[in-house]
Amino acid sequence: MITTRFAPSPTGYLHIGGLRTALFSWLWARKNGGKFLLRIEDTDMARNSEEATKAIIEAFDWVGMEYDGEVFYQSKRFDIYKEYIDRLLSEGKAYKCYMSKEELDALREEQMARKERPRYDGRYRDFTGTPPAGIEPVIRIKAPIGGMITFVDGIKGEINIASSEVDDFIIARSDGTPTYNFVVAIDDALMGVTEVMRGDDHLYNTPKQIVVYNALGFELPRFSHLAMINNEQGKKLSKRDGATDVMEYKTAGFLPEALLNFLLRLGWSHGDQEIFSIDEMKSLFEPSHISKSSSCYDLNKLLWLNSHYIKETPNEKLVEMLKDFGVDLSKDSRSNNILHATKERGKTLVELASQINLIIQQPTEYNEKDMKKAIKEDTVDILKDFSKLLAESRATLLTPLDYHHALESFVSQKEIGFGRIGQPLRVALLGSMSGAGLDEIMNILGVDESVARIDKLISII
RNA sequence: GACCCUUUCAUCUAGUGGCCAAGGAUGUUGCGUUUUCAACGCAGACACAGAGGUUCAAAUCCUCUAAGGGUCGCCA
Repeated sequence: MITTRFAPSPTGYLHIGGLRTALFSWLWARKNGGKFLLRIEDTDMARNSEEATKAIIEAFDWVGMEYDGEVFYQSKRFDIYKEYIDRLLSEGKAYKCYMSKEELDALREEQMARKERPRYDGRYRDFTGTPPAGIEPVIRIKAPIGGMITFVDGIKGEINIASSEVDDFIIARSDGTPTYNFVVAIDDALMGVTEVMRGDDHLYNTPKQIVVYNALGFELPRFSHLAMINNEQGKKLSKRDGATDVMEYKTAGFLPEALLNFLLRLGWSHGDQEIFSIDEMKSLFEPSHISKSSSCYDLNKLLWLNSHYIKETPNEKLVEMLKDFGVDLSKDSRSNNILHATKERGKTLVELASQINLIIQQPTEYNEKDMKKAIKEDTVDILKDFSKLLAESRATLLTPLDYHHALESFVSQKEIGFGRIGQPLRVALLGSMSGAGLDEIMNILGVDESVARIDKLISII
């Protein structure tokens, strides 16, 4: 049985990189019919926030990644950790360290000066004397002194780190609360996690956690470290790069499928395939095709995917989603026609909404350049004649094709080029010279509204 | 500074010694289609970081160099 987990710390919103890690873990569990757990790493009481936890769960809901069972909170599991700390203490595998923070800092500086990798020197490892007064000790675990700590990373292959690089790290703070590297190992082992997938930035935590696994006699899971996602300049993604919060994508009008598909292809591949439905992801995902190198965030590709998924989405669903973007077509009998005319011209729901608004709302302003280009001396006359024609043939104008014919016969009767009517008409209907097909637009608007818009333009020429 | 990781078009990537004078996708350029814009279709430009090996044969294996990234907390 495969069990994976996503274990964020609740210090802020869910980051796009975190979502990718979660996605990979989720897919791997689903592909194998295993379990995907969500565990909140909130051992540092000073830093947690409940809102952050909520935000993370909200983001999971939005993208549709469901976790198995209840959410685990490490802050509710302190009793368990305490037991293991006591056990290690009594077995002599951990010890109390009375070094003060000042002493620690001094040691680090010294080591840096000597160009060494700073680490605890083990001075209380075998201490038997009387402890200094007035100091609440921390508890440190005994890491191996010589040799190598080796593990096979699921993505990078064999990793060797000298034991001398791993110091006797703290497993419990002086206030008694346990620390990250200790509780992660315990929880992953206790929860039966078989595949630990996490960011590259955790690579150096792995040997530490292996120390814990070994001290407690737990079986090791497979560790897989995902390379980071960089910004478009190739630097680490930061808040300055704009949308790093998953929920910002919702507000920006992205579809969850598009975001997941984008993230999936960022660092993972299945031959030449670019488009993956959620079901395909679940059946095709395979960690051996995760790439070792870090990748850059590419907004263009996300936009392309998003427009693809907008086109794929059934109208009824789009109508629902558009409500969040200020457009309610649910009671509009023209909704299918409107979406047909606009669906292909929005890369995001925000853009789609504004395209729709262009049609359903009378123009309040007209693009100046287009006005100049479209309006000639005889434009008013042409528009007047055309609006007359519309009014007269009202009874026969029932489909876009009817409007199309009306336009055609108007042009041939008047012996003018199509642009003479087409361009100003477009400005009249939409306020600018780009947008959906004229016949489609007029069909949606109907004769009265079309005429009204033409009259409105005439009045300001 | 020490330790670890990475390196194919601008970007995401295919590629596991001969199928590669390197394939797909995004973006970009041109053309077509269209009443405009978009969408769509077709075509073009663009890459194996560098240097040495190993081999009949290297993008693929080895060594070094360079460039990026990560980690060095009583944070996670």
